[in-house]
Amino acid sequence: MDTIDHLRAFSRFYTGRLGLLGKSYLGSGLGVAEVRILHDLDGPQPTFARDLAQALALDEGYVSRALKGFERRGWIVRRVAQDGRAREVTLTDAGRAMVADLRAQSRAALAPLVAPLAPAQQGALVGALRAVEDILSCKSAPLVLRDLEPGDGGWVIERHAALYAAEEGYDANFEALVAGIVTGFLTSRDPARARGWIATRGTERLGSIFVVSEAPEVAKLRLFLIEPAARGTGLAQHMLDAAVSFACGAGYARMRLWTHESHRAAGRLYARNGFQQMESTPQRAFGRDVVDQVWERPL
Amino acid sequence: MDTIDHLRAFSRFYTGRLGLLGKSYLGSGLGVAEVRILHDLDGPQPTFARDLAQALALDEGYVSRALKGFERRGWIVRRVAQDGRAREVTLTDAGRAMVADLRAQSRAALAPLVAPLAPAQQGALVGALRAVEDILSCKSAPLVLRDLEPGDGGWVIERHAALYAAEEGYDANFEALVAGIVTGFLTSRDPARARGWIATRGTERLGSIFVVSEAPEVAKLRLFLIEPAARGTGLAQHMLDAAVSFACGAGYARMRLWTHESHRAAGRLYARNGFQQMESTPQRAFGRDVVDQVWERPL
DNA sequence: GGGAAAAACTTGACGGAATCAAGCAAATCC
DNA sequence: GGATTTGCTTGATTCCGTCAAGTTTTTCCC
Repeated sequence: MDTIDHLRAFSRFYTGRLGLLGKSYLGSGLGVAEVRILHDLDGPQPTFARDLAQALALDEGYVSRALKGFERRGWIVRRVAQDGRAREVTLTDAGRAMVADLRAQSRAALAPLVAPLAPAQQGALVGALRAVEDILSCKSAPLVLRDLEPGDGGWVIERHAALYAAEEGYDANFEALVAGIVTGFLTSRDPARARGWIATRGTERLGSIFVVSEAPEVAKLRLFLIEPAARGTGLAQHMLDAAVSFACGAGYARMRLWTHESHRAAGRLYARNGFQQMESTPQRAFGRDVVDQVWERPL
Repeated sequence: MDTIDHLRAFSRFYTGRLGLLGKSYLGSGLGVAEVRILHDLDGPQPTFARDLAQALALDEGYVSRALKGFERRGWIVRRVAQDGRAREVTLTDAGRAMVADLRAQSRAALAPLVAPLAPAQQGALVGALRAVEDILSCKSAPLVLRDLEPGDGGWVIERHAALYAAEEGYDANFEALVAGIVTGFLTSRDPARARGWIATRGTERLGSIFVVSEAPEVAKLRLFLIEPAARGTGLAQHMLDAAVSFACGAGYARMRLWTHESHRAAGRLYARNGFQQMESTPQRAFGRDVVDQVWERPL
């Protein structure tokens, strides 16, 4: 079941669950389309019929008729605009009252659906709804590389442990190792010589990269991780650039890093960036046979 | 803007964005309702007209007419069931082909919406859609208290740091402290004397609690955290029970814990569970003035 | 500047989606 | 064994939504 199927399934669920709410307007003698028009009219500045038809994807003739009905009932006034062809449509007080009434009806219809939900679930619901909207409207936040904030260290540990367990079959000892590294970084670091970054998009964390001091002249790249979902997007290069640039500025002469053979894509990235493989040691660690690699480049 | 308003806004967005897809069926000469019926018919066992009308909230007369049309076009066969009033409706091969065709059309209509999304965003979309469905159908997974898995340690650090920063204004040093505690636990623990639990609902982590050894006879309760969303639900008592029960079984004589004054709800919980406050020390820590408390109870 | 084209809206005509009410046959209830 | 209920069908009706044509004003373009 791919993304499209999920969308289709969701649409079915949603229309089945909320579709019948459209009928709640029957009490007011209005159709769904008319209610949508009224709702769209409820703004500060006047509107034109054309805008309504376009925004709601309705037939112009239908909108015209609906507006005539609204005018007859005293909900709107229409007066010729500068453009003699068009007419400005404005809600009257009675019209606004009507919209408020419809809103109340709609809220009342939705209430029994939301009422049984605990506050936590309501919050989760709002978050999920907004996520769907944001994604479908391609309103993805910009990619940002930022300094560490409270919680980031824990996140770095969590994702290393979870991803290496899933992808490489590492056992629980790996989390202890990473936790030790992060603890050391958080506890005692010289801001001029060591630094960590988190790549984020909106509220979502996509990856991490750290530079620490291994020796006076040697910077060490650590905890370089990218979420599977964000791989293959050039993010890795961007993060590596930031790390290398910082290390240069901090006065290091060389940068060294540890990785292992199974990270092919990472190896290519390092090679592309002037790193050379120095050592390669088969080893038994975290319940798996791995081949450690040490890479190094001048700065 | 409360939950209901968000739902209303989402509905408007969703119908505006995906509503027009309903018209894609025009190519087949079928209406939205008819397509829904056909889709519902596409199952292994035969259906009754009544079930369709009920499941899709359609008028029985309308369903009857639609089925007659399907029969005329050779998409379904109807034959009397045991109950002589009802008729079993079954899709013919031609009918199944039609459904498959409609599915393909619907997928094609959705494709341009999904195509521009990166895999990561598609994954996020599916997750968000499922979350909305699960919440609205009140299909909350059962609450589970489980042992630590890879990544849990990092999560405990992350949530402690993030929540204490948000709620108490603690600075970054607190994360280092928690990270040290977790690292210690992960690195060297005696499974018979120390244990950690994560409370989960589905894939979501709701809280953590740990028991470690402070002295041969003294168990120490640590890293007791509950997500704000899950507070006030009795989860805390459940977790504390598990911890106390484990400590009893592990042969400890007393249980001790450290907390601070501002956690009023926690204090009440401890008092209810036989803990007595032993010490209370005003202190400056993590950039804030706090009042440390030590509580203890016999086991 | 004047005719052609386009834009903003209105109106007429129409198909058909959806609903209400009544009707029919079989099953179930007392 | 009659009354009621159930599952379905049919007829009548409403009105949503669409297509096409018409009116008036504006804009375009030579």
